[in-house]
Amino acid sequence: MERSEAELGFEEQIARDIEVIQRGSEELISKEDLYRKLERYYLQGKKLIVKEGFDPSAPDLHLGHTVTLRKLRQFQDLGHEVVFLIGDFTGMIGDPTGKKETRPQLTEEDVKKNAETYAEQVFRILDPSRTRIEFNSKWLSRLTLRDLVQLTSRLTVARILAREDFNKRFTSGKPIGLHEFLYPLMQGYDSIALQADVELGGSDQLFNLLVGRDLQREFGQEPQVVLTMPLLEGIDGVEKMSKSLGNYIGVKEPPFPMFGKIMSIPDFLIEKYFVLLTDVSLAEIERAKREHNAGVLHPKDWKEQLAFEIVKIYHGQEEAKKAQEDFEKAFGQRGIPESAQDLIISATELKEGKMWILRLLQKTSVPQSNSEARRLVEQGSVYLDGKRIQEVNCDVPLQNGSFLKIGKKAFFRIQVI
RNA sequence: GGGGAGGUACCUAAGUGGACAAAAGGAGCGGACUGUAGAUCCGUCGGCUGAACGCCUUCGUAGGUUCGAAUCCUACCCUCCCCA
Repeated sequence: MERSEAELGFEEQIARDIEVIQRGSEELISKEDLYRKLERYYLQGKKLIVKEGFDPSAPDLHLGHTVTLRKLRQFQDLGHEVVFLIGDFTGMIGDPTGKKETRPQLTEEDVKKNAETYAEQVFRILDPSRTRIEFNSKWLSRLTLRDLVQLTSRLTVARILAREDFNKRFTSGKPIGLHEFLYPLMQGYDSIALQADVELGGSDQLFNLLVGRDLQREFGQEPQVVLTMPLLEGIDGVEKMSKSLGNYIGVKEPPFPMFGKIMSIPDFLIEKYFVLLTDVSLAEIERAKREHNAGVLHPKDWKEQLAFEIVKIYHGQEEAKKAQEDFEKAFGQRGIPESAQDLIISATELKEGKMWILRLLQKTSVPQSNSEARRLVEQGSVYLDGKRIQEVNCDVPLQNGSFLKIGKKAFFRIQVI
């Protein structure tokens, strides 16, 4: 990212920066504002304050979160300061964005605990030396009712009801709590408190971000630049990636399952994932896409490249390579993956070296109940040492290194001790 | 505050005294086919018991009527709509 200032005119630098910032983005409001701010950075050395708020109710980061986090990182690499804002105060309300129902309110304690787990994860992506972590209770809890009334007068009911998610709930007769209307205002107030130059968010955040712009203007500040990123669909290819929908890929996941999950995304998402989640250049992505469309590059191979690139970011080149080889072994050759999870069975649990198949399945905690375990067996998804076990009433011999496969995705290597 | 409608499983939604663990669709899960993709087909889809059509829990909550309740009664909680 080092650039020789002497060689490039600052106009040219700004143009390049904007190009980086715009990669994969959805809306940039406005480019002119951004230009002006960057100009000030290069001429006067005033770093941009780039803000993104995070809801502390979901402390497990997944690739969906990383879309904007990576963008923040890009700002950092361009020299700017990032404020990672934990919405501990707003978290007690719950962002109504995109919600079909009122969210349960979190307790103060929940929020604090979640926020901590959050913070330790983001530095897989952000540069700690250019990151400031803030909690919005710092200023929001001090607002008086008078301040609140003043803030609420800036926004009309019609305008807030025009928002798609509220509108849907309203017209379909779903409840909307009055407090939920406050959310965009508080988020906007955050921008004032932080004097944000840029606020980032998913495209569903557009409304909230724009309110921030308005409020800043009202309070005599230069309005923030609003940058939205597309929402990332989860592995089902339909819904936004989220933990509660179970269609997510966590950044903390080990290489092999991470690789596997990426391989299971629908083909049409490959390009989007490349753009939003990897460092592969746009030119290269474009080229691969052409090859793919021409039928030269098989979608599976392309997707393997994708999986490799992403796993590399979180686990390094070596691990990524291993995961790929393992994947080939497990699915290409239907063999035993190296990274099968160890399942420890104590010898005392065995009767004459055998164990009831359902007990064994319970041990893996893959099935949620015994009935489910039974179903899995009856439906023929259980293999022990390559042999399908379809009889429920069956004791299976176990020894060190026995290999258990449940369904397509769960692999266990058994250790008897 | 007045009037009306309604709360059924993960979601949508049928069911108004027994045959209801509860129709149908979707999601999920599993199998076949594949590339752990998509499409398609089949199966499954509350739980417990080494499993029988046995038991337990579930139709907003708590009681009641009844041999028997998702269904009837009472109270309460919650939501939506109209009026004020």
